Amino acid sequence: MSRKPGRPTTHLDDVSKAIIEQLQQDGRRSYAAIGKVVGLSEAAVRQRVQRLTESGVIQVVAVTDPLQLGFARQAMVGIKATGPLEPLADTLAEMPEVDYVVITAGSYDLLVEAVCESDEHLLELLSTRIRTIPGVVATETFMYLELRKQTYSWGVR
Amino acid sequence: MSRKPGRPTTHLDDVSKAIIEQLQQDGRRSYAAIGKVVGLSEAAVRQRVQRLTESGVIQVVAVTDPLQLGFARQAMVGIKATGPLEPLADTLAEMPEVDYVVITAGSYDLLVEAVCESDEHLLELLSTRIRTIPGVVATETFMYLELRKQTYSWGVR
DNA sequence: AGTGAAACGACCGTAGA
DNA sequence: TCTACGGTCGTTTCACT
Repeated sequence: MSRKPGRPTTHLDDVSKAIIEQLQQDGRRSYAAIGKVVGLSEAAVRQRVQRLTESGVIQVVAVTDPLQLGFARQAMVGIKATGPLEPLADTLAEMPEVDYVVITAGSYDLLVEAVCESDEHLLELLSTRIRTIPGVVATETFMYLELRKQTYSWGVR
Repeated sequence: MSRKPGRPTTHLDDVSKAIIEQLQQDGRRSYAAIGKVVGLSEAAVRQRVQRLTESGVIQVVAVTDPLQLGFARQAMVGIKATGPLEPLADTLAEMPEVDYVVITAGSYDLLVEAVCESDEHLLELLSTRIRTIPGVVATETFMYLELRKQTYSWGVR
C-alpha cells in the first residue's frame, strides 16, 4: 500500500505507451486484440504487459464508483499534527473509509480522502476516530461538491 | 470524466462484493478462476461483471505509478476563485499534469492534484498556467512527501 | 439469475531468430 | 525482445431450469 522512495525510472517506448492506453480503456482487452492495434504478436504484448506489471509500472485493477455504492459524502481532510507522521499515516490508512493518505509539506502535514455514506458518518469518523488520534492537533475538512476529473494513468500519452 | 449527481444507488450482495475483491487484486483474473473462489459458474461471474461494468459500478483499467515513469513531484493544489467554478474546473481538467479535480466546500473552492517531473515543471504549471487563469484568486500548494495509501475500490468489504 | 455443453478463441510455455 | 506454434484453458453461445 505504501510507495517506497528511490525506485528507478522506467523508460517507456511508444509501443508500451500504446499498450497501456489500450488497457486504460479496457483492462480486460485480450492480448491478441491489443496486438492488432499496436502491431505486435499476442505473445509480445503478453510479455510486455507482464514486465510492466511485475515492475510495478502498471496495475490492472477494478475501480469502483463510490456514488453508485451509496457513499454520497466524500471529503478531503487536511491534518496538522505533532510528532512522527508515518505511524499517524498508517493509523489513518487502516480506516476503511480512508482511501487516500499522503504526507505533505505545507500548512497541513497530512491529506486524507474519506468516503462516507452520510454527513453523520463523516462527522463520526472525523470527531470520534480521526481527531482523537494522539498527535492530531487540528483538522480542516473540504466537502466534495463535485468530482470533475479522476484519471488513473499518469505520464502516458 | 465528470460525475453527475443523482445516480441511483446499486445494492451489492456478498457474491458481487467477492467478485469485485477478486478483480481488485487482479483485473485480468479469469472468470472461471473467480467463479471457483466465489462459488459460481464462469458464465454467471461473467454476467455479473458485465452488469457491474455497464452500470458503472466498477471499471477494470490499468493504473500507472507516476514515480516509476519519472514524475517525481506530485502536489495537491488548493484554489480560491471568483465566479462560476465548473468552467474553471474544466479548464484545469484539460491540463495533462492534472489528474484530479474536485469542487469543494471549505476554505478552497477547488482541489487539484498535479503530477510533474520536477520542481521546475510544477512551478511552471502553477505560475504560468494555473495562477493566470481568470477567476483564480489564490493557490496553496501541498507538496507530496510520501504517498502512504491509495485505494481504488471504495465501499467494498 | 443460474447451469451445462460444445465450438471457438485466448493464453501460456517453449523453441528459434 | 520478437515470432511461431501446439497444448491447455477460458470464453461464448445457446438450450434449459
